[in-house]
Amino acid sequence: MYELFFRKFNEKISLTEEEETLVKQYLTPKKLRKKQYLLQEGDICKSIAFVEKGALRAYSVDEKGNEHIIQFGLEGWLISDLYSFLSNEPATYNIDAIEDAELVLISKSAHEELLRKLPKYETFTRLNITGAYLAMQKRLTSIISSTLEERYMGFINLYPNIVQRVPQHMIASYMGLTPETLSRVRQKMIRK
Amino acid sequence: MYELFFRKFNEKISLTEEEETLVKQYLTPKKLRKKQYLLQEGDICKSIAFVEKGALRAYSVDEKGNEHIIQFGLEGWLISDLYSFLSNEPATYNIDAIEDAELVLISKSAHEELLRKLPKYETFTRLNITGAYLAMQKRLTSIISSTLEERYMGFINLYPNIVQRVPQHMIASYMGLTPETLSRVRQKMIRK
DNA sequence: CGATTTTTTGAATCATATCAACGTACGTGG
DNA sequence: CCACGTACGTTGATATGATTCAAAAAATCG
Repeated sequence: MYELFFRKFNEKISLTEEEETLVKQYLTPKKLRKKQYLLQEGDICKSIAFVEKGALRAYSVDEKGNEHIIQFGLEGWLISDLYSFLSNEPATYNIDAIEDAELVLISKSAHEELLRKLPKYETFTRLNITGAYLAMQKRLTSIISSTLEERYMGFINLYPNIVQRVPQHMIASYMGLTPETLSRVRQKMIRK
Repeated sequence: MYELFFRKFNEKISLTEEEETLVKQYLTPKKLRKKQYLLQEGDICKSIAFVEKGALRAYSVDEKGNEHIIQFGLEGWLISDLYSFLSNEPATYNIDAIEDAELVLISKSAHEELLRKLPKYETFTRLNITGAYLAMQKRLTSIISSTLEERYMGFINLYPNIVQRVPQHMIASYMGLTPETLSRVRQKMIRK
């Protein structure tokens, strides 16, 4: 249980047996079936989810009813509405499962106690958010300075497995495109 | 000296006198005249800069020679090429001064030692990067789901002073638009 | 197998970029 | 302190590329 979670944790800063045992007490497992929600817009995000298995997505819905995926969560990643989690404001994102998933939840109180009790948990958190920040910065840079083909190439390079696992229209949504446009971009690339 | 820096630091976690004195030993002041570089693409980013006064920008230049601003740095903000700083890889961004500026530099070794010696510095770092992450997520969300007018409105709401201080074409660049397009967006909004 | 979802294709439309020209403001050296 | 040169912002005409809407084809699921 929690194998991947602790693997990733130890990659960042290694824990002793006792520390692992301590951390374990603050974790809650959760399974989600495909299409089930972890969080709905308007609710308060009560926990950060680490993905042990499966795939989730975080997305917002605009007035026209279009979905905009702002983040995928695959094995080994964290997913949440961080702003809602930290501020206790209603979530602006929905999170649901794209595939059946197994999660490790860290509740707000668990998060806060771990930060207080275990300095290594703060380091873990800092490194996680730093990684997420750098990844998002790359994404933003590519949006404002690359062509669609380059962006799609960059995406499949960064997440080679994801293409097989998530429907194309969700990748389009993540890229801020219509499904039709992404389909045409792919045609053009295949022809080369 | 370093007033704003310690004001911001104390807002996040308050320091004792001794702790402030300790931190001060790791800081270096630096002044920059308008148009001077703090960092050039290809160099390794040796320090994180806190802006005490003035304004900077971080931007990349594409093959066509177009500049893409990925971040502004105003009073009270941090600016750097974080990826280069953390990895010691050559920077992909340029950073220069839009106005004469006064900076507080934290070198790589200072950063590492402070992380080791002073837990509150790690907390400071964690909270900074978290804030930067949330701000960037908002920016990304607005790019993939809002109209240009909404995005410009959002921008001037978030940074009301910036409009007077930085040239419009830089705001266009930050938004991923041509100067002409931003000019037209503004005309349309003024007419209402 | 039938039903639903996903992807593709086509044509028309809309938004933004591009290129070029012009007016204005700014600051810099004489 | 003025005049000139450079940078900045605006405007117009045209081109490009993405969206929209509609429909068909393909894939997936029960």
